Amino acid sequence: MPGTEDAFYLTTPIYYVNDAPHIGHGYTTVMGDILTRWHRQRGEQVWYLTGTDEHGQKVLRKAEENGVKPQEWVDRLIDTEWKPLLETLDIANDDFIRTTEERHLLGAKAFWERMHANDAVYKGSFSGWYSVGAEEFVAEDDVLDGEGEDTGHKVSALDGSRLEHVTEENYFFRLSDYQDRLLALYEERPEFIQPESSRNEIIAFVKRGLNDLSISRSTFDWGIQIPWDPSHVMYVWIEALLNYVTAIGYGTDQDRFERLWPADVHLVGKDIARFHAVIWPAMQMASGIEVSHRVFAHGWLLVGGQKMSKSKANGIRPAEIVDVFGSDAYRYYFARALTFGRDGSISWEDIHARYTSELANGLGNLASRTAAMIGKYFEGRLPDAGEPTDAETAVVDLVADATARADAAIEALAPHEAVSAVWEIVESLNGYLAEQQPWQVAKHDLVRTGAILATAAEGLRALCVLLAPVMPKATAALWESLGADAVIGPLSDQRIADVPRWGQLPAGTPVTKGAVLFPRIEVEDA
RNA sequence: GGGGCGGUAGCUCAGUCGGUCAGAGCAGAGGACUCAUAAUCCUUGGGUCGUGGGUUCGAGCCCCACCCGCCCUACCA
Repeated sequence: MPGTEDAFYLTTPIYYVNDAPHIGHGYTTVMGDILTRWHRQRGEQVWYLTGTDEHGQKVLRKAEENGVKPQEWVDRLIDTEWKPLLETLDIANDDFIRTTEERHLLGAKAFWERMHANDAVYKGSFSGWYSVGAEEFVAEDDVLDGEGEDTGHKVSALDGSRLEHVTEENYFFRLSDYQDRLLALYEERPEFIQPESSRNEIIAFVKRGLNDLSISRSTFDWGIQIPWDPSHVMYVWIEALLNYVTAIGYGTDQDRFERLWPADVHLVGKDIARFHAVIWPAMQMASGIEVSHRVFAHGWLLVGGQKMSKSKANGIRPAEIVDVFGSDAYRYYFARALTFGRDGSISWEDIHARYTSELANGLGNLASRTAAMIGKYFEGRLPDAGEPTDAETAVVDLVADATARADAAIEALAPHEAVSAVWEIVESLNGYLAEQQPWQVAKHDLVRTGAILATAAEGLRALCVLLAPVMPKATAALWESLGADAVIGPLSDQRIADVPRWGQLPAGTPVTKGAVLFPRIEVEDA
């Protein structure tokens, strides 16, 4: 396992500040958070990076429209849109990189110097159809023959504006040189780009041949200057990808960089898989650093249901969901209801249905009934577990097995499978209680009643640890109600590997009922 | 045009190497129970596995063709 000795380093894409945060951003960020929290719970060193991409012509233009300097504009968006998103979703990122930060500027320049020194960059000319109105180049596919008063000219299919054929001097990246090395990379390390569907597309794309990439712009200046030619700024994509190295010290803190690099996982949406699985590794090769381990492309969120179907997925703000169901339910839902790496349907109705049946009636009620009985029959003191019968052994075995399967699923970047495995514990504990009927046994055998409830409490202890990465708030509350902190320490110190070890909560531990974990939610129109 | 991924019970989806693979959850129906958030537990699904062929002793699972949906086919991010 090359490079993972030091720290598990996972990144999200850096989000383009101009966008409004939507559930797609939320999805990526939450999944990254779940994966990294799980790795921390394993006791590993972890580095979880997210951030924002703030340069480019579009940002500049938007700032001008709003009558402010671009820096002022992006600062405002960070404060009002992007930082709050992390709060809303309860994200425990270790760092947040902004491409307007000094460390990124310095690191990006250093990286370019390196590519230049290695002769991966050259000056050439780029020509294409330029829309003066939109101030940008229009792709060949969007160039149409003009009609009416535009007859004889080319026009943009995007906005109908007249186009001029423009040639400009740009710096180019020798992407074409890397075709063979990239194909070799995909071949030798099949896990480099996942899932399989993305890998297939990427390979097909590269096999068709790669062209050199125009990577600088000289028509505007909101960007990072090319170190040896300040009349050009870096093309935003080429600059943005560098955040993955500049954030951990490339060009500014070499020791730190070497500790964290290479990245273990770049989480991306499948729309930008190509940048991460083709251009980015080629750039890494060009600069001489080790290539990242994995790029994982997740799928699209297909929005169904009544309310949401009226707007597109990217019109839904995470806060709309969190305000009603809470951040834990949001995180749980996206992790559980979708197969990571594939497109999947979501709907308001489905969120509500799963919230009710799985969180409120499943986990929430399990915690509630267990604590209530310990309160009722044992005055809130955890009873003695006694000698296990077959029923208890079955529970213990399932916990061990589910833990192992969940851990393997996380390793395979299949968090949905991990949650599913853990949920078997919730279901089996509710079944265990129904079969053992501690409320009946209590009428004649309090020792046995205690053993049953102690087993349920241990099961909840296990669930707290396993679900902490997914639902940090609810598990913290449950941990509190189990009185676990005082006897076995903070939830964050519990290790996945120790989950199956039974009997950690000693008899006598005060167990309190606590607030309802997932109150039922009535939804009128929604 | 080329390529990718899908099309499995009302809904959302599992189905690893072809042989209990025709499944799970939810919804619906019936029953049990009462500790609990009127929660829980048990029972209950007969769907031509998109269509038509083919390979095989045997195919959602392999091959071919076709139909439908989404996506990729580079330089706005």
